[in-house]
Amino acid sequence: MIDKSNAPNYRPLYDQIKVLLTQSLIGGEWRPGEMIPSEIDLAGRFKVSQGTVRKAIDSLAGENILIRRQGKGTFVATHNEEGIKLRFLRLTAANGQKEVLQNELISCNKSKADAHFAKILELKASAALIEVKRLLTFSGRPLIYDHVVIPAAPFKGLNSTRIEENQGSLYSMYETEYGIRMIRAEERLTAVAANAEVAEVLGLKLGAPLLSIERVSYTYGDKPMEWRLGLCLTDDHHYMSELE
Amino acid sequence: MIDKSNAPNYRPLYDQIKVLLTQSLIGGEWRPGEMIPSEIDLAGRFKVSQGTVRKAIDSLAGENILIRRQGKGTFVATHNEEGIKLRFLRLTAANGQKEVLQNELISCNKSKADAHFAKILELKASAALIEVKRLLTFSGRPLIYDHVVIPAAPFKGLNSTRIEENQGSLYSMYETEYGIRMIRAEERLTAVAANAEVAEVLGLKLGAPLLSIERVSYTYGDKPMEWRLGLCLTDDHHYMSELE
DNA sequence: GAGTGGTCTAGACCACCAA
DNA sequence: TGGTGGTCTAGACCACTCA
Repeated sequence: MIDKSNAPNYRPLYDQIKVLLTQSLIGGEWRPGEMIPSEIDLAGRFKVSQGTVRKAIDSLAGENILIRRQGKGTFVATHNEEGIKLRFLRLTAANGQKEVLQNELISCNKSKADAHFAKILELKASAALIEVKRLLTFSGRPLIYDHVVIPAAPFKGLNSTRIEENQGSLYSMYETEYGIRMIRAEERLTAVAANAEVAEVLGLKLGAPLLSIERVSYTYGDKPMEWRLGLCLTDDHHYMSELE
Repeated sequence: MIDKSNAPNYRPLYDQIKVLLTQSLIGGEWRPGEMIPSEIDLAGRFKVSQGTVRKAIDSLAGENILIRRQGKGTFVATHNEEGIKLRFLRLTAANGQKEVLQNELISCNKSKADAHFAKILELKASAALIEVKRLLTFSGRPLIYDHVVIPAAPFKGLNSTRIEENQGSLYSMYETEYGIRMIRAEERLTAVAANAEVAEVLGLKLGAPLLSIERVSYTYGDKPMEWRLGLCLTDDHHYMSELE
């Protein structure tokens, strides 16, 4: 069960515990928002000391996969809770003002993966996809034209009605309705000129500079589950990036 | 010296140790690249257990301020070492290819802080500044027009000759020549249209979309020490951002 | 082999929260 | 008041590096 030997493929105990915890998360033993067993309970289950469990949990908490609350317990993180909503949205107003965000659904269609999307989402060619297009409005001004692509299989029954029931918060919906939680994303940013379609939707001149944000989101086990392209007007907004 | 009481302003011991370590770094007791005393030595010095020192160092290592090397010791991080050079540069080629980066110095002038820069760099109005402009070339192609502004006082004697002696690596020069290490930076990204000056330098049409990267870099104690604006051509490069 | 960081344990005690 | 996470300690042993 647990390997304490010093074999060549040596891994620290807390790392093995981390894997076991992750497997329980993948298996759905603890769903987003739920509390996991206490450190002492887990130590008993895995036959290690509390300190070792602690280190495994520390690591998962550092990756925002678990959240510790002193006096209460340790919980599976979620995109639902107050203050952590829109955790992946790095766009903020130039004046730092708080904003009201609105979603306007443009379309929600089925399609088939071409070679490009098959590779990005690690699917078979011609696998079924769902494509969502929408317009994000900040304090009444249309600012982002969003194009989302996800594999159809894990998101059975997802349609425009369902999106609107969830008020357009896709990550919350993924968790609540499908138990799929995105834990990490990679974004590639470039500057592009607005084409006719986008210029129309955002009310811009053809060729106006837009910030293009291409995002791939990953769920447990680093499995890519969503591709997204946002074209953003950055006249009075900017993308914040912290370097350490 | 060390406060173990449970006063209302309670701070964990390891946090206090962290502050003491940071002060030694600010004071120059250990310079960039040097090894700091072993955990056991530090535990003796601060009269705490090794585990507590360990936790303080873990935290500083997590912020890339210190670097641990098993079997060797713990070192003050630097922008100089192989593999960590250009740690703040998030721009990569679309095809993932490794690139040769070159600097071409355009100008290096003295100026005075207006209200805007005085605020950003936390200086008195009309404080002396140094402004550097340069062109960064990737594998022979001009890609970034860079404008750097730093306070003149801490960087006495910095001029174009000195920059060229350091092969244009500003962060290395800050450390080597002035003992100033940047530990953190904030970047604000927007898409802009090329103006006449930049279009000329980068060989673009007027109005071509460029990625604008505005960066403020901070040294120990979160003191802002450098402002920088990079205008980047993103035809075959992109800015990588990891979200967790 | 000596010295460094890295892991693991067991136990004591503190801070926080809810009932 | 009891349960949770958070801190701190002391000590044993492991893994890595270098002379």
